[in-house]
Amino acid sequence: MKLSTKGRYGLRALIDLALYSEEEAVSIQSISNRQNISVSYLEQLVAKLRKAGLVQSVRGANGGYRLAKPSDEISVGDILRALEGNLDAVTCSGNQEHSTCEGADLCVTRFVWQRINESITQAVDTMMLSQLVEESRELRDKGQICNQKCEN
Amino acid sequence: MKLSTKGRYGLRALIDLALYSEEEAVSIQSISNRQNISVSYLEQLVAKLRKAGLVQSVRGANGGYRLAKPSDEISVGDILRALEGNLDAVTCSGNQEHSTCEGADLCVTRFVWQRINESITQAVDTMMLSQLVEESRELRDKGQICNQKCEN
DNA sequence: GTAATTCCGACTGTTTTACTCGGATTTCTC
DNA sequence: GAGAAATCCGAGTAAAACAGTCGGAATTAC
Repeated sequence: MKLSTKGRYGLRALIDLALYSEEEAVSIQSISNRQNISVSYLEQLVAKLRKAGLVQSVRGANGGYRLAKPSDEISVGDILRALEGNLDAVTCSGNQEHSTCEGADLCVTRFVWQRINESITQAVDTMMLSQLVEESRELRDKGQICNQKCEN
Repeated sequence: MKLSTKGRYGLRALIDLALYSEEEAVSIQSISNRQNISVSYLEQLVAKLRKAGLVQSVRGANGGYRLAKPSDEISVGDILRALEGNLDAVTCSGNQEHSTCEGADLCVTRFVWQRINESITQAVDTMMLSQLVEESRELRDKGQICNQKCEN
């Protein structure tokens, strides 16, 4: 029931990327320096974000990444799902037609998993990257940007 | 970000227990028969529920378990936390005083984890075992009790 | 005394996590 | 064209978590 480092680091990385990619593409190396995450691990994370269509890459020297669409069109849910896969706490196979869970709609616990899943979905899909970026910018301007010891 | 079988099986087991323990204590063997979960694994799960004060044991022959308190005083959150531990998707150490996350309240992502955690907490703590038992009873009386193929 | 039961800790195979590493490819700059 | 700075990609690996099983001790009804 825990979010892995993929989701935690990946969200930090993408906020960083959004924050610094206005003028030029942001390299993985520079994210690594600021966020204290290894270059090789970041490569993996950013690859997932790219495959999900959240960032675009610019290859070659002076290359890097930038957002593939405006930050107010990217939800935290989009980001976490790209990194972690399905966020459902329990993936009840009952949504498909002929699933293994034949009495799906009769399953009492199913009601429970659905409510949990819905509440998570609702939470992550209503938070937008733009909000986080804005908040980050405010803190940065006040000189209060989160230091490196924070690992979440 | 998934609930393990501990939480999934354990909730099913406790609903079953609540449903059948009105007259006499329910043995692990009988839960196993109805719910199709191995006796040895159930022992582990029920031990957790007992240590959390949700069920009481009756030792010896004809022994078994019953609820330690009324089913409307036991929330799904109580049950899942007993089985899975803390349900927070990210356990930000920042709640303690001198945590390793010094800039805790400045951490932008922290805001995200908090919202996710709160939404999960809200969902699980407002669902009561009594509701689930009632719903189960209705289905059972209609002869529609979930068959064994449902594994959630 | 015996059978039914809870209680308990140790053990084990499998899967997932959290990474690292080596090298191929692309592109800018000189 | 050479070299450096990047992305891109797949494979590998140690450690942890998961999903159980197993053997046996303790308790109690009959």
